Amino acid sequence: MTLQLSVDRSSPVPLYFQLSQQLEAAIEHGELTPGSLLGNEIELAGRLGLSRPTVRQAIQSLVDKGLLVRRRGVGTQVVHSQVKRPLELSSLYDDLEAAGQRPETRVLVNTVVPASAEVAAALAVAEGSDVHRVERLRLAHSEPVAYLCNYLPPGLLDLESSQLEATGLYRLMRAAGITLHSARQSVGARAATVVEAERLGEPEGAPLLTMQRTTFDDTGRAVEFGTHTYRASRYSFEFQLLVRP
Amino acid sequence: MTLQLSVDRSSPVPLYFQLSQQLEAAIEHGELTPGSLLGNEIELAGRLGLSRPTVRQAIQSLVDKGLLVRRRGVGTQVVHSQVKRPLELSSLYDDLEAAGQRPETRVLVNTVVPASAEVAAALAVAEGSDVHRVERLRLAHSEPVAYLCNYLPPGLLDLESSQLEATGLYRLMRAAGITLHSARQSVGARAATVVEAERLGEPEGAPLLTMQRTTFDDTGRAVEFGTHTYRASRYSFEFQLLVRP
DNA sequence: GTCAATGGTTTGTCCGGACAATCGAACTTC
DNA sequence: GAAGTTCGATTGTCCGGACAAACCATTGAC
Repeated sequence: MTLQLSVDRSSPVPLYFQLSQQLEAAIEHGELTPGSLLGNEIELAGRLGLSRPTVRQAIQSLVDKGLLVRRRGVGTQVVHSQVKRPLELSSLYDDLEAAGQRPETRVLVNTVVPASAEVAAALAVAEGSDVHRVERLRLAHSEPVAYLCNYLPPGLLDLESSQLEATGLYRLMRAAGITLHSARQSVGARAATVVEAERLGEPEGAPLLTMQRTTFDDTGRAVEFGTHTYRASRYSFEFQLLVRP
Repeated sequence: MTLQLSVDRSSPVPLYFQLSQQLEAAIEHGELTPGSLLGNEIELAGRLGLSRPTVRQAIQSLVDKGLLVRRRGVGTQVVHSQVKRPLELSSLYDDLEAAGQRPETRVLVNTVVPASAEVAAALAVAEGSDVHRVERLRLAHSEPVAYLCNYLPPGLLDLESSQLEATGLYRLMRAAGITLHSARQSVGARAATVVEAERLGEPEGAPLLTMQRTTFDDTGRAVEFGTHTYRASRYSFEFQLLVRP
């Protein structure tokens, strides 16, 4: 059976975007089965009353997402399943929420401190200048999962503890009009110190998963620097990544 | 000063690709400074004797790489440094080599075994059917860094230990005509068992960084499943990731 | 002085067409 | 029967143009 596709020209949503969303939904719902051909672009464009560049733009966005593969002389195929979502810059809060865990946050510290050398270098501010410092404990099912220590440059955001307990830091930043662009991350492991162990309810010396991250907005400004430690017994990073052709 | 750009129409290399490479090199060499405008697309197209779509395609590829940011009514800006390379599907071997370490590999096991339930599920083959099993120890500066255990479906690749000691697994796969497409990864941490500790030269109970990965080619076929353990004292994952707009 | 309207600049979207490069299969030849 | 050849199908690249949408600075009104 041929797929039911249509676009609404009176909508402000770009035509290529309407099409790519419909195709993505069709793949998600199994109406386009893995390995099946998509039909050639010219015919598809004609059927929808669109031009080929518009159809190509829609298809290209799904190729970039890893859902489709194009082959010259063959056609465009749906990738054989397994592909879910590529790695995104997501907050732990969103991850836990998406996984059906009910995340909780306890704000331990929310204050302004002078920047240490490390923090100053990461945020590109003068050493000793004021920066926000937020320490949080993240729980799932009322059990500690991670200890999060974050630094933010001043003047970016009003951080209220009540908001921090209700949602994740990234959501607050986005809501404040900051457009996140990229992040540098370092993931490692180490043995828990006495203090860390106690905070997370682990024995001393237990393996911890650690992450350091600096996040930049689209002007290249560092907007956040964080040092996180996760209970290795309760958390691991799961992600999917694509090969850039 | 205006940037020196030119394209060679007699070259088989696509024009947009020639342009994007020159722009990327200019950014890399600091000829295009962070924050600077790129000049509007129409003028740039005219200067190079190209059409605007071609120039846009070149710019778009750099936007996708996170090197440029476009703003309607403003122009296209070079992102304020800090951006190096986004996360790629790279092998540990390449990572170490790029970091100037001289990686070494010792092949501990290279054989065919019946697939366990876990391996069979990951590779989508029948439990108990034959799969390749490769165990390697990866060293840098003659010190163990990681223990790598990989499984491959049969018939894909002839794995010779001598080749495995000379280069990384991914390079061998690419050289065999396999086009890697995506991978699912899980990164965690745990305490070393006695066997693991001895293999890596760590004390028992030392924190290890662990990674499990299944890699798929562009037909969606699983082509590799691996379980890796890294010495946390000597290795951590460093990467950069972009926010998809 | 502050706020709103205006206009120019730049990217975003979309069109229709043209030719080249590549793939796979059918066909031919030895 | 096997190997090389041709041919149709499909995506890749590129062009030139048109209008819309968003941003910024200037101007104007109160």
